Amino acid sequence: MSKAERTRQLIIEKSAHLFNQKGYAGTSMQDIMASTGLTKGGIYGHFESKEEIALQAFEYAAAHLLQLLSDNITPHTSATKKLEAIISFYKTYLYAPPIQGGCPVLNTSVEADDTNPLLRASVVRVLNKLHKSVANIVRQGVAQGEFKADTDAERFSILFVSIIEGGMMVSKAYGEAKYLHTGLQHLKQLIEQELKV
Amino acid sequence: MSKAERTRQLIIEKSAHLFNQKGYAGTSMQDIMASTGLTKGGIYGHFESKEEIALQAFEYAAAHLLQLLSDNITPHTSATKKLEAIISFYKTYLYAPPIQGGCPVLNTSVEADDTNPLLRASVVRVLNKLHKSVANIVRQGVAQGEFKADTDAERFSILFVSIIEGGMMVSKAYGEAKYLHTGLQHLKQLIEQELKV
DNA sequence: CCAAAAACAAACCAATCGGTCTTTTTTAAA
DNA sequence: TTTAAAAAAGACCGATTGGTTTGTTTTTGG
Repeated sequence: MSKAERTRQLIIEKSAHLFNQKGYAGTSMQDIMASTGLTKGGIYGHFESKEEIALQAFEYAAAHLLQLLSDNITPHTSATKKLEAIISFYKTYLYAPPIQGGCPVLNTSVEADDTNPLLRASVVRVLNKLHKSVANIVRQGVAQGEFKADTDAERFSILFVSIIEGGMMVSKAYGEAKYLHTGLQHLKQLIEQELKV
Repeated sequence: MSKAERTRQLIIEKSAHLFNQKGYAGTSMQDIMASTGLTKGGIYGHFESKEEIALQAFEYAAAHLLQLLSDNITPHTSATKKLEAIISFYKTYLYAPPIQGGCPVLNTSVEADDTNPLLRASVVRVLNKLHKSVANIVRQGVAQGEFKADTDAERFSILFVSIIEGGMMVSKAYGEAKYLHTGLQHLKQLIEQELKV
């Protein structure tokens, strides 16, 4: 890894935490300079604009999140266990978020949906991956006779993602995990009552 | 209503739409000047800071939202009908949001939770009202024998709010109402299967 | 209708914004 | 170890930021 690549990665990682906490408009180049220990010359040698940094930072944060999810899912073969792995991953999310500031998909989506088409497009791509990841597990569960044959995988994955993101928002507002936990518990119940044969 | 009160209200209402679309950090005094047709002198005669405007704008938006919800709820006597009135209110939310930019609670919460304690506190107060409003309907339904006696009103109201906010976020990201609609449909199902005697 | 008060416009302020450019320092291949 | 190239520092840029101040206009109660 060259010096340039290392520095570029440092900027992306530090910025990811800043943008996720303070938002795109709320994060200044001064913040990024302070956080990376670099000056403007050092930063703008690697990126051509603040927006490019934000875009890369979000994609890094999202990729990191998806990787962690994947790490928690792959050890299991049962579809139920896989879904439960996602649920238990989010149980500790608020206490130890992989990227400080909560869920980058939630944060970036809310800020970008009316203001930043590029960032919004990136959010949509990540949401698609998230949905597909859950829907594929459900379809796998159906295929191996674990879940009911008439299960609507798309519908379930929409509920899955919505409940987690909604619970995340409420819990972050209150500063208490119990709201997210209620949603997660409901998802477990949904698996038992709606999915399982 | 005095001239001052009218102007103050104009600033609050115009700003509410701006902040709800572009966020606190993303909205400048220039934006508010352009939207109200006033100059800085005119605006700062009524408010002492941008933050005070944002606070008042959010509280106006939230009060407006709660009022609309109340208007939709009160005509009904049955608890089921009241909950369904909330659900159908949100069905058209994305096409005709009372405040442009989506749900002010969602938007403000996500931006303020890590950056603005005053605004966050205001969000929490509104969320409490929202939860109480739903929980009270559920408790009323239990009291009049419409819902099961062992219903957990708190838990249901948490799910209710989380699913709506989560669905709102996903739908706004995609620019398609179907994600929110899936959540709303699930809530209807929950009323039938978990609440009703 | 008039005068005091309130509301507003417009010029002004220092500070900060995102971004550029030149110079110095560091890296890395020969 | 030398040297060319790459990386980073730091001064600099115009524009914009939130906010103030000083006049001028408008409202409003007597």
